[in-house]
Amino acid sequence: MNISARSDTAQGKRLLMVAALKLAADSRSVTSLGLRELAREAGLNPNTFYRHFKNIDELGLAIVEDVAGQLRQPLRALRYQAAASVSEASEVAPGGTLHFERGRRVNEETVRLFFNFVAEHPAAFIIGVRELHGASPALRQAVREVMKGFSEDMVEDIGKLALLPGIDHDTVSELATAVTRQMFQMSLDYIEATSDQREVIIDRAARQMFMLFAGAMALKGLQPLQAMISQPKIRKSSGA
Amino acid sequence: MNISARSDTAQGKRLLMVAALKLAADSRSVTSLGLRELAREAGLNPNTFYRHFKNIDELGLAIVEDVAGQLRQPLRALRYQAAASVSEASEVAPGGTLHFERGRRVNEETVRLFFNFVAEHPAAFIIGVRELHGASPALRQAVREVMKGFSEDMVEDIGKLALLPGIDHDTVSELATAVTRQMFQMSLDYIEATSDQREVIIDRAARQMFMLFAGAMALKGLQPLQAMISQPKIRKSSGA
DNA sequence: TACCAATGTAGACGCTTGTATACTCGAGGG
DNA sequence: CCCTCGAGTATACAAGCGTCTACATTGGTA
Repeated sequence: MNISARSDTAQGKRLLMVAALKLAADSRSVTSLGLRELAREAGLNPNTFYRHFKNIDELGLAIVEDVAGQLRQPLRALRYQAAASVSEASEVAPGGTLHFERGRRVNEETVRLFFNFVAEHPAAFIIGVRELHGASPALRQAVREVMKGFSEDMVEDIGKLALLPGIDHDTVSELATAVTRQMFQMSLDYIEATSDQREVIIDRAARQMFMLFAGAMALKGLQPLQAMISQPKIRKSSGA
Repeated sequence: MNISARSDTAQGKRLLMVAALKLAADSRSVTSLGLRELAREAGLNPNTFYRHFKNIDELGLAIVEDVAGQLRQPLRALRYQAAASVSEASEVAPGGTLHFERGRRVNEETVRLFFNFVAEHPAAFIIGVRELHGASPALRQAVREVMKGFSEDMVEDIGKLALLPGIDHDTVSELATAVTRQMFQMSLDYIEATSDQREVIIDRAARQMFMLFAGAMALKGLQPLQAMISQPKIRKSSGA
């Protein structure tokens, strides 16, 4: 993960942010980084820090904002990519496409793409999750805002892709918050897992998220649930 | 939260653990505490630290073990208390008790009792969640083990209280892991929330957990789900 | 009684840290 | 051409840190 190299950002500032990202990811938390430690890593004079930041917290905030800006759209794109790939597949596949099965597959595919994405940007997720529960209130708040943003994106995407038909907005919002939290948390497991374990994690995560969605449907009007139950092959009017 | 005052534990050791618990809870993470800082808070000579611990990580491990030992049984007791209170209530309440409704109420009551418990031991949960994602691998591992233990307790209790009938052991285990994680995470929200917000959090948490359980039932054999659907007043053989 | 191990204290060391003050350099505008 | 200003550097200092070695006190035990 790099820091976006905008031309209006002094290189010293950028170097410090990159150094912080690196050090924070593979050892300590951002808040506990030393100013001189940072400067050393960045190959700069300690005092250069003061040219750009008042303290470490401010550095942390800058990083969180920058990284969040870089992740936001790609994360949304994952969902549309997942939905598209499922649609294509089901055009070829035999039988009619049910909401149930489509939802399940979009969900699973999104989870898979998400973890792929995580593996490409580990530092961002490590720092995010760590600072979400970290020592600095300012950073905690910032990360919380970012995750809230991600969650709202998710609500919008769920609506546009009609993944939870018939579920009211508040419930979807609640689900999105829970899913975002859980997925971020699991992203750390994924990062430090071997590739064998990774498959298990993907599987678990997908099943878990789908349970949430299924539960929401089941507890809602219960009509959507009846629709869910009616599967392509087995079709009973009233079960045992 | 205090450290258990066992007679075989030197008082200096205990004082240091108490000091660490306090400092870690309301400011930084355990790992980033200074040895002298600790000694100052405990009113001891800095060198006393070396008499009992090799380094800060070792102190952290001792705290995690001690606190986990203190929390384990009480956390289990919450569930039995919740189940008991629901049973009593439903003996008085009119109409037959359905699995569905009983599960919902036991769940809600457990969540409520859990958060009460959290409010009584905030330091333990703050440190637990923080170190779960903290900088020290040793502490992360230790906290993970503790939570795994809590999760296994939960699986056993769910079995004994018959809260998820018909769900296979692996699925229950998976659910318990997810629920444990999510509840610990939310415990931090609860701790720093005002009492108005706390009600909302309890509500959300209970609904969220119940969605997971309901989802598990729905996705399982689907027969238990049918049983769930049949509610006391409305009863349809085949829905819309 | 004498010893020993456990516990706690005292003082000193070499290093690192954050921060303040003062200097250098290059680009852009009047 | 000079002046200014943003960006980076050099040097210095007091304070805090972890750790080392040596000493004091205690309770049990041979």
